[in-house]
Amino acid sequence: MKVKFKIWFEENGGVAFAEGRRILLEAVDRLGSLNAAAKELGMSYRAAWGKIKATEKALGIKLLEVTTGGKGGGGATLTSEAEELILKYQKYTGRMTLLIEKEFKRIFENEKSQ
Amino acid sequence: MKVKFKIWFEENGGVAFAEGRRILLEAVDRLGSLNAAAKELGMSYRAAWGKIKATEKALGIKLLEVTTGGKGGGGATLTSEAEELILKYQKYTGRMTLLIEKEFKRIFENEKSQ
DNA sequence: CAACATTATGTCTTTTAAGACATAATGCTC
DNA sequence: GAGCATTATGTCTTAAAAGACATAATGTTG
Repeated sequence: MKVKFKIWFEENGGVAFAEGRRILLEAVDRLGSLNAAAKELGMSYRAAWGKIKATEKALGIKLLEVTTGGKGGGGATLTSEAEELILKYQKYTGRMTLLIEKEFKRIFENEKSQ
Repeated sequence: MKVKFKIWFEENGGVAFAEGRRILLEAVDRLGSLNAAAKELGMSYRAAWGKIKATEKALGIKLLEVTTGGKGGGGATLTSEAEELILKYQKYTGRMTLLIEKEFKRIFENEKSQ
């Protein structure tokens, strides 16, 4: 038996942020373009863009600084709010992952200490 | 912003146990019948029975001791394995809930200590 | 000013999960 | 043995989520 979990943030009912969006933002940061990030992750541009917009709307912050036209057609970079969000999210979920798995072992796999 | 989470157990790919099944088992325990439990929870008997069977198959244990016929038509009670599972599950998820919410506040709502 | 690679967005389709419907089987009670 | 309230199970339908398709807009570069 294995434990699985999912942690996400909500703001007035809608999903605001979770793992998939973190991965997407990190790819944008690395590649400088939402289109390139979507390609790398094997998802459609439409889907990637939709997730970004949903988070921006839910949290009321801007995640991407975008340009269109010009050399390369344009691109996107993370705002400082996006960077801060990723950083905190990473720290938080990292710690939770450790705790969730440690306590699971303690209660479900170590018969003597339950 | 609020944190939400879901914790469940898996065994060879399939969902083995989670909150909905815990609630269902507790209702069976209280009411002495899977049918009555399903009614109380507003779900169809078919759905309730399917969840029980899925867990039994995934974990390889028997959850319900059932009888058919007789006065009242029959009924169901929890096996000791089911009772133990519920107990451990409660203990585990209770602790995790506290930690997940406490750490969330610490990192996302207390600006000075992040 | 045409080409280009991107962002932007509405809508349609597909996939998946959840639930509903229908029907059989059980076995005590009267 | 008819009635009853339950368990047992296959199949069909519906709802929700995810993804695909199509098309417009932008603005620099050559």
